Amino acid sequence: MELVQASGAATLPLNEIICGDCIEVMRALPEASVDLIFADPPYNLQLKSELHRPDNSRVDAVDDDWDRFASFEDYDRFTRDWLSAARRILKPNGAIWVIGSYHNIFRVGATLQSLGFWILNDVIWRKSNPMPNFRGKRLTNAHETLIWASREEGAKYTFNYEALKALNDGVQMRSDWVLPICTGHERLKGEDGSKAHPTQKPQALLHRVLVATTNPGDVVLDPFFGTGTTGAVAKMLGRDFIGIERDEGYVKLARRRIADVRRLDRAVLEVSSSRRAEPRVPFGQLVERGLLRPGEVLVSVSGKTAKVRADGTLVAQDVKGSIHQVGAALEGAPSCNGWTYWHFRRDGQAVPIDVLRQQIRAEMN
Amino acid sequence: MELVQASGAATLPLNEIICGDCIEVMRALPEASVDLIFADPPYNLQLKSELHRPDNSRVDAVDDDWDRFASFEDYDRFTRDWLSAARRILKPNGAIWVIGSYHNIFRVGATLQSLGFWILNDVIWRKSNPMPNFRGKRLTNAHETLIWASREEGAKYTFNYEALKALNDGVQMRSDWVLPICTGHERLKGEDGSKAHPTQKPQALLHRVLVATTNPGDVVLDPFFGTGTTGAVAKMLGRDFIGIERDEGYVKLARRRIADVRRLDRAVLEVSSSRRAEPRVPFGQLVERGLLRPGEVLVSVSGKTAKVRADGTLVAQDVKGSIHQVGAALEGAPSCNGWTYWHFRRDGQAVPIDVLRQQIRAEMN
DNA sequence: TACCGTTTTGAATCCAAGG
DNA sequence: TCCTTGGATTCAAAACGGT
Repeated sequence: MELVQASGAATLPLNEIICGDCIEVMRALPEASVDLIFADPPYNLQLKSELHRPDNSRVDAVDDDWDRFASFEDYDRFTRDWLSAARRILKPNGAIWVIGSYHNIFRVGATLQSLGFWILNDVIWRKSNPMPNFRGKRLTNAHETLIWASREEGAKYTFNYEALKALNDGVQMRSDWVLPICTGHERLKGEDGSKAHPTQKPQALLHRVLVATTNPGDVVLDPFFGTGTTGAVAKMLGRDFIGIERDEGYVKLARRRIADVRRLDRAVLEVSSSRRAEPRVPFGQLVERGLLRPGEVLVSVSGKTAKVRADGTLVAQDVKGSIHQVGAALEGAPSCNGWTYWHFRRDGQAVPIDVLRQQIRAEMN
Repeated sequence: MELVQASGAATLPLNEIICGDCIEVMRALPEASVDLIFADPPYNLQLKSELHRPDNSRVDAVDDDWDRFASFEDYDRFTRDWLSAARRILKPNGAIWVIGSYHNIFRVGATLQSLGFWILNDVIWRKSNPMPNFRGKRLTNAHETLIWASREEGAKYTFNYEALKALNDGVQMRSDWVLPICTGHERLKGEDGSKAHPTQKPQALLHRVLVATTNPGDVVLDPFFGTGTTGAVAKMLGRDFIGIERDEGYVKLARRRIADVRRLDRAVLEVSSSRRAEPRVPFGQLVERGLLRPGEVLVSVSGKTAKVRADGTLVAQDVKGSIHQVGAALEGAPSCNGWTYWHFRRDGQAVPIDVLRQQIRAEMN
């Protein structure tokens, strides 16, 4: 790692993963240099014993060393240290996201406030497919909490209101986000087929965070990088990233993963900035959930084409906007139902995008 | 208020509203006397206008961080004080609920943990009809957070799992609850038609809290009683309540409100309970009563067999012991429910031995 | 291939009574 | 208080395997 230029001023290791303790590494970075920090710190779960499912299979719990703290005081000290270091390297108008569960999020939130961060929202990630409570002793722990905070009160933080509104089908985005947990092909596996990292976050979550609170070209730092979800999504969305991770194995995995990610075109990354008519269904969720990729080409029965953008709008030759607007423009029609008008290609077939909407609706009940 | 009996022991002012400061009032109540506390504390952190240190000396607004920290300290002290007083009057197996928003809930949660309370769940009240964000500068704040905690780790808290499962269409209740905010007839109005209390909670929220974590006859205390939603729902559900409220106007309003509430019949208040609550029937009774004969062969679904012995133990090839022990050993499992594992033969059919237990329980009524 | 039933799994502070 | 033992307890989604 080379952080010091000839001039003596420290410089930024953009789009790199630094292996080391995040507090030390952040202290070596230049102050006021980062636009956004996304942090997924250890939760301090304090698990006491093994847990079995009703079918007697064992639950693979988070029992890693990095999640063990001797006491709340220890955890508070750790939290104060890394948050202080994070605050120093944030630009004045920068912001931070921290995700956690009830085990740690209250301590994180209180420390954020005490250090002078200004909480903008707490956001609930409602899991559509959480792990149930096997013993029937509590409520299903079906959510995690994210805190979004600016560096200080009164700062001019970035918030792409219209883009999030577009992602949410034309109505303003709420503080509760329904997203599935990270499974399937997206979940990185070790050589033995087991999960590579115990707490990998879904890309859809980072997608929404980065579209909401950064612009293309911004620098996003993740001090608990893990297998690099933040970096992968940042690269895809045309943001620069800095990853810090203590475990060398995770670093290697993340480097390979991010190398395979393709940066999206600039035109695709542009997000809505003007008020538009309100579509009826959140097409943007198809993009967030990866059912459609930003940059993917949709076709109509009449042969017109358009590209999907990161915020769930479309761009064709001369038009951009919602699926309905672009369809109407291309047909010279007063209106158009984009859900039946647009198709995507799968296995040589043109399939209406409405199929994907139905799929999401089925998942959400 | 009369809290002291002739004997000198303090007694409980059941189904009364006490007008006064909740910390003082709780300190005057007998310790370990309350089953549940529901609290909706104020979160007026007064960050912008608060220009006074804890000792009331004025702060020149030079060091913003220090000023902010000072006022958080004030709020933390207040939180510690009322939570400590609350903890003292809780029964050992009692529990507490606190509701709040991102302004205060992190400080409340951290203090709860530091005082020794043991968090069981954080619950998200997802508002189906939240107030929109008018300025478009943040996400719609569409939820509030509740924390459910037992008095200490390892305590035997009350949780009516089956009742909540029934409330949720037969699948276990999750940590996110979708409920509308309090409006319409339920919302208390002043004489001029304006809302009587700024933060009146919906009865549905209290209904779910009380059904989940209390039983009929339990004592529920609310230290920030307001217009008495907790008392109204408690009375309706056949729980006793104690309300503490500083504002005399709210106290009067709450008294009138609760007087109009009708207590539900006992039969209606019964909720579904789990099998765990049913009387224990030793397997040996099946043999004693002749429902199974010594020497009879039991079979499992997986095809294992074992013989019943006269003392109510089983013997298989290499193992002998209880129905559970032998089942676990044969399956190589850490545990096994012998009641559902083992079957006996009747008319060519394999019938679970649990059927015989249910038969005995029915006779016992 | 397509379909259908089975198996696996996910940041979890996950038992209670009796001796 | 510790130790033993009885016996109660799961939802959604994706992967997997067989026809």
